[in-house]
Amino acid sequence: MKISSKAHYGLQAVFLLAKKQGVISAKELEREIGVSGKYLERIMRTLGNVGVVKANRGIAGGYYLAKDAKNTTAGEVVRALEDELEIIDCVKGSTCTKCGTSYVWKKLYIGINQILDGITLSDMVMQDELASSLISDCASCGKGENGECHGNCNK
Amino acid sequence: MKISSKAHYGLQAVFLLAKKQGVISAKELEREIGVSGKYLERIMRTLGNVGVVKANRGIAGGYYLAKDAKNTTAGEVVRALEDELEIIDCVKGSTCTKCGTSYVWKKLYIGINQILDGITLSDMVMQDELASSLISDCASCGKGENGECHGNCNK
DNA sequence: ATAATTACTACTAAAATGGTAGCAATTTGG
DNA sequence: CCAAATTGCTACCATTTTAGTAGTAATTAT
Repeated sequence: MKISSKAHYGLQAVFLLAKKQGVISAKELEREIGVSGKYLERIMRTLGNVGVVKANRGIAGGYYLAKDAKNTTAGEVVRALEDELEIIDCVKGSTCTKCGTSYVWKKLYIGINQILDGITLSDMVMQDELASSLISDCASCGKGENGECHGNCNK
Repeated sequence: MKISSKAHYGLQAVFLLAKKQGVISAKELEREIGVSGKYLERIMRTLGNVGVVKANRGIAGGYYLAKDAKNTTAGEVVRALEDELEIIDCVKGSTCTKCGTSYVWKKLYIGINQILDGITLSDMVMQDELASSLISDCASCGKGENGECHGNCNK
């Protein structure tokens, strides 16, 4: 029950695309995200196949959002990159009801998708701006407000 | 983003305990669930360590619910067996807010726990009885009502 | 005593994850 | 036209995780 690095990096990448509202190359993504551009390329290609991003080749090429950030959800991104968001075989196709647990997995599966489909890239950008605005000077880590760190400090 | 077999088997086991309202040995669980009793032993031990089940040793020994089925949730079981229900490091301890995606993971993490904590073993038993009562004679698979299969038939 | 059961630890095969490497195709700019 | 920069695609590989097995010790009912 872990999020894969592919989904994590992929969501980070489309977040950056939504924030910049422009084209970003794999090389730039590598700098921003801190992971191999080759790996990001493959991730972006997967996102291209499901219609989340588009790409331009050649010099000055790169990736950009295929749709408006308001119309792209975290669900689309995560489902494309997380090989099994159908958390368990029971909920694939017609639900298996043999063992008494399918009720739980079905509810969980539906809930997860609802949550992810309820968050757009615009929401993410807004939340990020909100979080940044709250962070100023934490006593122990240099961030936060009124001496209280709002998340980045692990002390 | 898959449910582990440990969580699946464990939830199935406590479901059986809740249904029977009594003691079940690993050997019996092996027959019911169809997986090695030795493996189930270890799963049940983990559930014992978190206070979900108790065990009696010796002849006629076995496992039983430590609390009433109404007071035991799927969340307790799954959290104990799913090594990382904290789906991603970002949401561990103080949330990391560096990359813009933490908003999504945090919401997802909270949502997953809410769903699982909202389902008790009693709920599962009730749902199972409900599902069974609907199943009668499906034309293609021998189950279901009015010739319509309610889940078990894959045709 | 003995048989049946759980408790605990160590080990292992198979699958999934997280990448890397290399070449082909495309595009821009000179 | 040519060179440089970029994505598209495929094959491969090391590490980690998962799913389970095996064996021994401790406990308990009869």
